Amino acid sequence: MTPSLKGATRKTGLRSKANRVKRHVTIREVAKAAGASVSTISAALNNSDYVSTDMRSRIDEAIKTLRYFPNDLARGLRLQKTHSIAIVVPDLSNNFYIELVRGAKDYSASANFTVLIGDSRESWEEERNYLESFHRRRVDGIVRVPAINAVGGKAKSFLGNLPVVYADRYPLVRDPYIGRVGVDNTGAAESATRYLLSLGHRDIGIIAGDASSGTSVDRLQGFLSAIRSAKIRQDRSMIHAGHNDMESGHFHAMQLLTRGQRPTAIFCTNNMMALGALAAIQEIGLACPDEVSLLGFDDFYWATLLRPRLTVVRQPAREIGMIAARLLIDHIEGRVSVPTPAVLKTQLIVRDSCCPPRKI
Amino acid sequence: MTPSLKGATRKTGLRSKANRVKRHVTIREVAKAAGASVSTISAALNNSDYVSTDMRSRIDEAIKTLRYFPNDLARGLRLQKTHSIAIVVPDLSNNFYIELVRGAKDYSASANFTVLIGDSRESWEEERNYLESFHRRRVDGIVRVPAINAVGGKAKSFLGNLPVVYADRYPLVRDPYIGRVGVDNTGAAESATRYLLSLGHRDIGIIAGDASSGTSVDRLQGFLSAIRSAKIRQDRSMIHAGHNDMESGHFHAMQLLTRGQRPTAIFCTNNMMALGALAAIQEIGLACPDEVSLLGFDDFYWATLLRPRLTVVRQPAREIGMIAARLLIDHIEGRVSVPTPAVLKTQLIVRDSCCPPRKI
DNA sequence: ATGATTTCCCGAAACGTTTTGGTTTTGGCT
DNA sequence: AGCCAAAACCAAAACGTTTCGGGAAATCAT
Repeated sequence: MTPSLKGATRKTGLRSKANRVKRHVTIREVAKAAGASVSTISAALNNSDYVSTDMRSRIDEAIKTLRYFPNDLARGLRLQKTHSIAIVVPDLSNNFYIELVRGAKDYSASANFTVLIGDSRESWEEERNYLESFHRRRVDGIVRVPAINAVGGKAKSFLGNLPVVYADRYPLVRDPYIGRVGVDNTGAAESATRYLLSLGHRDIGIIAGDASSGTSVDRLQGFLSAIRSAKIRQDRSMIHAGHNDMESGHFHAMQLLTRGQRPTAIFCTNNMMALGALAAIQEIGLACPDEVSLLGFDDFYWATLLRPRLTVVRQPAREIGMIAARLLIDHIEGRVSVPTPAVLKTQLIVRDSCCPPRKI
Repeated sequence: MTPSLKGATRKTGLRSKANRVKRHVTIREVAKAAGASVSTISAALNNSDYVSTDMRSRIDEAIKTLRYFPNDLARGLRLQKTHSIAIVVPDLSNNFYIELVRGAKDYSASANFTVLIGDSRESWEEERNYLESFHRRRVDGIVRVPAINAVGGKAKSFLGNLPVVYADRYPLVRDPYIGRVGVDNTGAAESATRYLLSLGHRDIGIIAGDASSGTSVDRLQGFLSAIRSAKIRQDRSMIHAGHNDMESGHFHAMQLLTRGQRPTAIFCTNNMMALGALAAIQEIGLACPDEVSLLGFDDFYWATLLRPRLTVVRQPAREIGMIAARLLIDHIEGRVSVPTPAVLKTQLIVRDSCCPPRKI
């Protein structure tokens, strides 16, 4: 017997007897049914090359009756690209990110890209899993909104050299990226607190995000700069760092509101913390806005259902997602664009949760 | 020259000159670096088979320094399974589905499965795209919450014979499925409206979902059966069919509340429609619950932030997701389970949005 | 020593596509 | 009829894994 048994029938273990799990129909069976070769089917599918009209109709026929669906694994393997991107966001229960994801998905769909969604729940652990999983799936790129406690500079090792564009948040210690899109956080925060100042507030508390997030520190900077230019003594105890979730919003609002000299207004740098703060205010039994004004960051569809209706600075979540996807896909397809961060406009939506402070 | 040039060097067009896009590192390069064969690397990766400890450490070394990440496309292709499932839900901005998805994802993770998320936005078109896309990606199974206007019996042709389990909703004209999990919708709706009856309400409006959804008709049936057994004349005009979104909740509540004889209570069979109804109530300027009580279906984390705090029947969203994933994965792995629909318990969460009707 | 095991490793086929570089067929011109 | 370009088709080589069936080397039992 020859040592290597070249070309003999060799079971590969997959098609063993009972194991036959009703396999998917392949392009080869379509070829057989249509009386054509595999390459012709492929040509027909990617409607390129010549394929005569009657051959094409025979092929379509076969595809229909056999219920053939291309195998994207094989396709991606051969093509060395999957025509898909991933987006990982820190909190899907935050409507801001839903809108962002939808924007990304809508743009991608229009460009014939598929998008995979990751929800890290503000955990670097989970985010890491998603990044690695998407990498192994060989998505063509990633739009990333890092978790609040994501370790800067660490993502690269999970991503190889996948192109990533940052949306909304960006890391301070930066992983390399090919694009970045968000708003002018500093400016938005500054003008928002100027609005509070213009109402007459002098004791303003802020609940900002974690200092490891560039976005958070930008917003805090904007706040501080407005305070400074109003020549107000800057009280360190008015500055709290939360974790962008309801709990920490609640916790820090409690801290702020149960001290001797409580602020007449609170500025929360994201919507979740604003909700937590609102809960705290309601719990304590303070009247909002009469006894304490509340200003949030990020709008959401049910903000007007709250009493008081929340005043917020609105970011164009959907657009951020769309532009992030566009940047990424442009890069993937070789259309190089200018690598300057895209910065979109914010808008202060004045509703009922802020009013002049009560005279004492 | 021989006609077919057997075995000659033939460029495949992917590794042409400038086209070399920094390819991913493969198992073969790891093999070279570790001085081993490809099959040994594979054995080490799937830590099966024999591989000596020093060989293993050489391999680990190589993997680390080369930053090797397995290619799941190739893996899935060879293995004929991807160890991943998909979940497609109708509305990610509805927190109920976020919880459901998270439940599914958490269970799957514990079983070493990956989950892909689809958000059909209540559109059969979109859902169809997702189903097909997931099918082409060769996920091992799907948990499906059909869009409200999904055409029953049509999904099969997009899914081949992928196992699907239905969660929350299920189709009336049924596509085949291997499992189903939800709550006792009829019973839950019945006891919820009995609660309204017990408060003294006699004129109760209901905003139910579309009649093409089994879940919706079940809830409506529960409502009707409670009404009947209270010997109340059943007023057809009190029964509205919405689309499970805020707009239709708003619209139908408007209809109900601006007629001559308006209901003293409204029961909405999902949370989005309840929100829409609340918006309508606020818009009209009616006092809730004093002038009109509001009862919702599905709890959500900010229901207590509303004024009045919403009374709802709560479904265990997370558990539904977990069990759906479990059913599916059990099936995939060949652990056959009883095919009886899993039905979980609901709970009436009494808060402030329902009170006895005002005496006239 | 000699077999018989066990341990460790390897070659090659297969998974389902796309693409390259052909070959064959068709039809239009002389 | 003969020729030639264009049109239509095809075989086979990848893409990166896993697994099967061996083998060589080491260890053990006789």
